Amino acid sequence: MTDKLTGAAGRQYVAEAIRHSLSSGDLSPGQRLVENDLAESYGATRSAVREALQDLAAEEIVEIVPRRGARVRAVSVDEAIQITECRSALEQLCAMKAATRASQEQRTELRQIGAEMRQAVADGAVHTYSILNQRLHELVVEASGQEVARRQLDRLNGPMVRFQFRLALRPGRPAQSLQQHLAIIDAIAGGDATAAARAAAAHLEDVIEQLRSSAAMPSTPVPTRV
Amino acid sequence: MTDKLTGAAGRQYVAEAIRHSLSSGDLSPGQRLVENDLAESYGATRSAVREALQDLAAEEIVEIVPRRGARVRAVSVDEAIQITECRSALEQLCAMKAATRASQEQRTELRQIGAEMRQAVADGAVHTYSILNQRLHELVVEASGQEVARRQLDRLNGPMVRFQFRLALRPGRPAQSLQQHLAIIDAIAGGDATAAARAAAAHLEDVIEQLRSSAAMPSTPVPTRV
DNA sequence: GTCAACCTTCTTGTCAACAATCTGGTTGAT
DNA sequence: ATCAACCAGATTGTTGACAAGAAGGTTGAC
Repeated sequence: MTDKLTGAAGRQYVAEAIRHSLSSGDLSPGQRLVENDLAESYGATRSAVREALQDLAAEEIVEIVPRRGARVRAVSVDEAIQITECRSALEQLCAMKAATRASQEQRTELRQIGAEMRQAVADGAVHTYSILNQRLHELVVEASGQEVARRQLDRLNGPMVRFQFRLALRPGRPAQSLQQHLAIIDAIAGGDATAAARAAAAHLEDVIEQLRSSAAMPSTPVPTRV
Repeated sequence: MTDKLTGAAGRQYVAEAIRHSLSSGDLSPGQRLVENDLAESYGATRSAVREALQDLAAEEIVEIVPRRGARVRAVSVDEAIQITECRSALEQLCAMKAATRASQEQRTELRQIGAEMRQAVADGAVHTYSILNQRLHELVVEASGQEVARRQLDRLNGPMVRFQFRLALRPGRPAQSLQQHLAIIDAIAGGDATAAARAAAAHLEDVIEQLRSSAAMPSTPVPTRV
């Protein structure tokens, strides 16, 4: 058990560990990621760490500059907005396709999620709502059959963890987005493609609005060093 | 000069060389890429080749399966269509933004490209047209200021080289797409965002149509081995 | 003739030592 | 006090040898 994690296993493990440290706030943007340190603290070899960092760089979570090592990539509010704009474009596509292509089971599950979301908001269960939110977006993409879009969206979400974190905690946010989510669900489950696209667009337009207003009041003081 | 290409330099060089071999048809989908062979034929070290393959895998041009090596990824017509659908979503976004954000110089260059495209079609200059086409799409994205979308589009285009090749050579194709390109140019240069989005959507809808009909008659017999 | 177990060969994965480079601080001159 | 050159420590990059695993062919039993 004290064995060093080697290659393939270590690579995945280290990447996952770093992703987790990042989303839980243990790592801040701009922070250096020294290969030796990571290797030691995760009990992996340096090769494994190196490859994990390459993977994370491909996901744009980490930035590698030659001969100077890797650091956590800082995402500006402006970039977060651009990312959300792209998400909007792709999710509109998926919502549209899902409205025409979703199976009966998928439509049922959508409505089910809608009901549970309503309940979660009523109960003030923020975390539950967040999980349902994630499942909803996932299910829409799945029902659309757009494998390519799914990959693109995954890549877009990588660098956003930090922001999602900040937005979800705003008081009153779940109640606000609930209506939008229910609109998306209704449109897709009802098979109305254009309404689905419109609903998805409206939802993400609102997220962008939230991001804009968060530019003024950075709830988390971000210790970015150059 | 007979030195082996090492790391950073070799990595880029080898990746570029493979990309080129692929677009020129020297490599067919499904073909195995053996690290040693590549290293020898490009005069690079195996490490450099390995890293280059990782990069290409991130671009989804190549597929790496653990312990079995890398092979050229085969893109099905269905996937090509999905890719184009995503491109459509993102390019609509860019066209829209470009219509409102483009500088005066960019609008002028757009019109210039339009004029040259018209000329190229009149002259039957297929290759010139193809270059202009590329420059047009590039300029639209540039004018949109959507750096994130640009990266996404680059990634989408990676695996498409093979198909672009097949479609561009169809007789009458340039004349057909000319009108669509001119419509995009007019809308953006004229600052009409919704018209720009519509024009981009129409263009890519047509590309999808072309892909669909190419499913029936594969002009290039693709020697895919499992 | 067919099939399964084996064995050889080819290929990828791993590692640890070594080399090259960068960073930050120290020294000495002006 | 300021600045440049320099030096030491830290960190990344590279290499070649070795280990582990897969693919395909061969042998032998039935």
